[in-house]
Amino acid sequence: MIFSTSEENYIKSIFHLQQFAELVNTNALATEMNTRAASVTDMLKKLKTKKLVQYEKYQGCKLTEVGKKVALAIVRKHRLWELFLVDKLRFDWDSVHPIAEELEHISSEELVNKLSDFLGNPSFDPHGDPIPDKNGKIPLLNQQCLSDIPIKKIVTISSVSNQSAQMLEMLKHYHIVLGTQIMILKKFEFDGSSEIKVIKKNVCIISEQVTKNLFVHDIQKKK
Amino acid sequence: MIFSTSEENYIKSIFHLQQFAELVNTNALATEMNTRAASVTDMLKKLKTKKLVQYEKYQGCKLTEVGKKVALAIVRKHRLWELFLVDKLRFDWDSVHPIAEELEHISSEELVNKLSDFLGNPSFDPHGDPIPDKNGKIPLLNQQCLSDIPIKKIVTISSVSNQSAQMLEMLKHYHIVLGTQIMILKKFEFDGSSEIKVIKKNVCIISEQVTKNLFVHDIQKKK
DNA sequence: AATTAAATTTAGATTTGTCTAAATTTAATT
DNA sequence: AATTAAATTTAGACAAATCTAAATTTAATT
Ligand SMILES: [Mn+2]
Ligand SMILES: [Mn+2]
Ligand SMILES: [Mn+2]
Ligand SMILES: [Mn+2]
Repeated sequence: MIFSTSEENYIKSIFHLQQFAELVNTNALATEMNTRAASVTDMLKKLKTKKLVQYEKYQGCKLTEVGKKVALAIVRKHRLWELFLVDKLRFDWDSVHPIAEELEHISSEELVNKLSDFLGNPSFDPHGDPIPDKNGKIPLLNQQCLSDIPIKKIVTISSVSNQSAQMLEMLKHYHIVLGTQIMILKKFEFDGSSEIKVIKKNVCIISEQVTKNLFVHDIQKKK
Repeated sequence: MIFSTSEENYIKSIFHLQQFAELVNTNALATEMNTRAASVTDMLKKLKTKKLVQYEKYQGCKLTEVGKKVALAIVRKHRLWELFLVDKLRFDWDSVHPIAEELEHISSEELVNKLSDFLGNPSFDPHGDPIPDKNGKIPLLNQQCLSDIPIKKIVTISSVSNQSAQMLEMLKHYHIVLGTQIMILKKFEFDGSSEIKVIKKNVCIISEQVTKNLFVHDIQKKK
């Protein structure tokens, strides 16, 4: 089965929003897709006839098992291309998303698998997000939110949940990338900000907004 | 300026057909594009308003200077991606065309240039076709058609003008790839076929159809 | 020069994906 | 429970790209 770029983007967005709620409602999808609620309704009807989503009028939608498989295949492509762009073509990690947004719709299955081989069948993308394998299986990673880590413990940055260009730009300024080791020196109760030491680099203060969006794991865990 | 995939494919086809005639007529384009003459007419009107082609009713069309630039940029992308697929992802040279047909429409300029750097700014694609540079300049290559080469002279295969899957499959069977050195042993007047020696490999007989579609240069000329 | 054939264009439809404005349903509030 | 607000869907329109069938223009042939 072949899907249009638009259908694929909807499926991916629904998949993404399902992390936060069992049922995805029309307005949320419209916001995520940067379109209007009416357009979403039209598309949901189509995706329903193609058995990619369950959908009842006014009740929101969720992906079927088939829909989930399709979503995982697109996410796989997206993240493999992102890694290719960063590791091989030397793009910055904060500039690859929009390009991968196009590349993820190239259809050849053989291409994805050969790309994966070429990259050494990696498990994580440049933002620390897991790359589903050929069968849609996502590698587990037991990471914790930086805001839950006690002080004086050295941890490694493993992923960033807010991947806006603004966030990534700020992290770059602090010399924080995936794999960077840091230690929390002090937490300020007043505003929830933390003073951290970037190992071998600077000391700085980051806001609670930032610690809530950074995920870490214990040191010495291979990517 | 941004163009749709369809517009880009038309531009590329017109560029291709202009090699054979000053003016490209509607039916030829329809055949090349695998569509109907009526659709071509519609598109030509649009491309004209965008100043990519010169076009007068019933008179055929040709690319403007801007149109040519656009065409060369697409050809550049197509050939760079083809080389990437063969050299890096280890695709066979006879299977990359349809995939490059999709990849050539990815818009990022930075992507193309970084891809070119990654590949070592190559001048020829896996089929021996020249890759236009950033400015649309095409490297010259003084090659000759194999059918014009005298016997007993060692030459190197440099490009293949008929790139159908069937042709490429047959060449693979004869162990002929770009860079392969061959020598014509004998030409048969009866049907124009030639007996050739593939250096360090086999002796075989190839038809005139094949020799007319193979281009060669003198040995020891770097790719 | 008149006729026929071939090439090309127009007219009118269709599909996909989108939009605005209006109608409907569901949820929240008095 | 009635009213208001918010969310969602429908109706109707539009742009892009395509198609078929009919009309028109150009080229080829008698
Ligand atoms: Mn996308
Ligand atoms: Mn990512
Ligand atoms: Mn193409
Ligand atoms: Mn090629």
